[in-house]
Amino acid sequence: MTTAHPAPRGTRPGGRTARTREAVLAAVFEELGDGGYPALSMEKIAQRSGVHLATLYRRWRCMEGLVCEALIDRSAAVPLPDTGTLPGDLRALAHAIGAFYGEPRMRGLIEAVVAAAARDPESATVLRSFFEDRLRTTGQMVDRAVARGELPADTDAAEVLAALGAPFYYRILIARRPVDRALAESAATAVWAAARAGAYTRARPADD
Amino acid sequence: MTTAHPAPRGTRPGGRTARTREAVLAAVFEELGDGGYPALSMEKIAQRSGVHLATLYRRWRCMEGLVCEALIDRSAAVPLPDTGTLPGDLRALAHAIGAFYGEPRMRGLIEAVVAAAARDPESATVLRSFFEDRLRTTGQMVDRAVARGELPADTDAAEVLAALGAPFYYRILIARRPVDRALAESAATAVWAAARAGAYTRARPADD
DNA sequence: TCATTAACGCGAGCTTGCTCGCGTTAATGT
DNA sequence: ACATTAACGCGAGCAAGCTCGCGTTAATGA
Repeated sequence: MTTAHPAPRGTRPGGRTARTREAVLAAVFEELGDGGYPALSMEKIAQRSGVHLATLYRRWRCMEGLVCEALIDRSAAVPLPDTGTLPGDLRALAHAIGAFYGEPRMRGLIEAVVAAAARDPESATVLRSFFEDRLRTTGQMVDRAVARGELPADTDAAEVLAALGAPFYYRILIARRPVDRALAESAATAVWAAARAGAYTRARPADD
Repeated sequence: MTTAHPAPRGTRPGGRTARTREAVLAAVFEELGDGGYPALSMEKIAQRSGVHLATLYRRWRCMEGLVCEALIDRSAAVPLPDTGTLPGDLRALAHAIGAFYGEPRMRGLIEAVVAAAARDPESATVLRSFFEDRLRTTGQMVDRAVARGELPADTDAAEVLAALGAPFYYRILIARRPVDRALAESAATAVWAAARAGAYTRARPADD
């Protein structure tokens, strides 16, 4: 979804451009390793990557744009499970997410990205559509479960997966404590129970 | 928990100090009204409050410290429900949180605070202990429910309330869509179902 | 292979964010 | 009431963040 653009007229995505892109995104990630987001700066990214400061600002406009692209780049790693049952799929995905954010650098990156979205509206819309897209993609496993009769027919797939992810972001951004395997386990069982109880159906009973 | 300090020796919390504090915190909140967090700056806060820029930096060190105090100040408004049953309490609290963050200025404030924690370690520890404290306080309603036999005996009260809050922060910070009453309803029913299923017990069955 | 022109390197310089020292105001103890 | 000294107002000035113009390098199409 991120790559494979039709290469707009009058642009040069190959060769040098791609190399500097890789160098810069890698530098962002490494830089998050020592010092985390508080220590991150365009200056340091420029130094580590060997790409000039002015180039960073020209291509990414600001640090916000840069960290957003870095997150989208890395997120391609998390796969979509298909174990045959929804609780199995939820559990597998939860542990994949847990492993993903267990990495300190990824934790730093998601912090950076949320801070970026808060400060820069353009980054906010980029991330909004990115997460929407991911919910749509991973939502397939819920749709399969509904087809198998594991869940109510009017279950909102996106809501289920938002509920699966929510505890991780709460842990990282609000509670600010480590992401461990127990969290993944808890998230998976909680969502499974809640979904079966109809907490994520589109038409819920009472309104007040 | 925030007020009622024993007034440390050689300090003057009364009169002028208190007035400027009120003026500044109010200015932060109002400033978040037009423009939100992206438009927030120490300069503007100084102008609106009539307090000099240097004073802001002296008392709060940086904008991070300022928004943290603003959040803590405002959060005193959310009460602890006691309806007699846990699902009732969860529902009441969920809707209170929903109303709280439905306000655009509060939404801007929580964004500001998370961004502050990401960038400034000192603010991060302040917020960490603040949210810990809130989980302990609101956890009482879960403890009561356990005493009534509504939930498993080894249920972790803090985990239950973290799970109740998580969807709101996900909605605000990640999905970036409006906080509505449906979200509160969904969160309450989901947590109730999950807690009954034992998703938040301290000793969970399988580990892998 | 060669012309065209994105994309980049470089450094001067502007802007914004923040600090510091000094004089003034007003809260607090006696 | 009066002396003491937090807390604040003020403006100069430093530093970090960011921009801009120009010359250079290398990707792309013919």
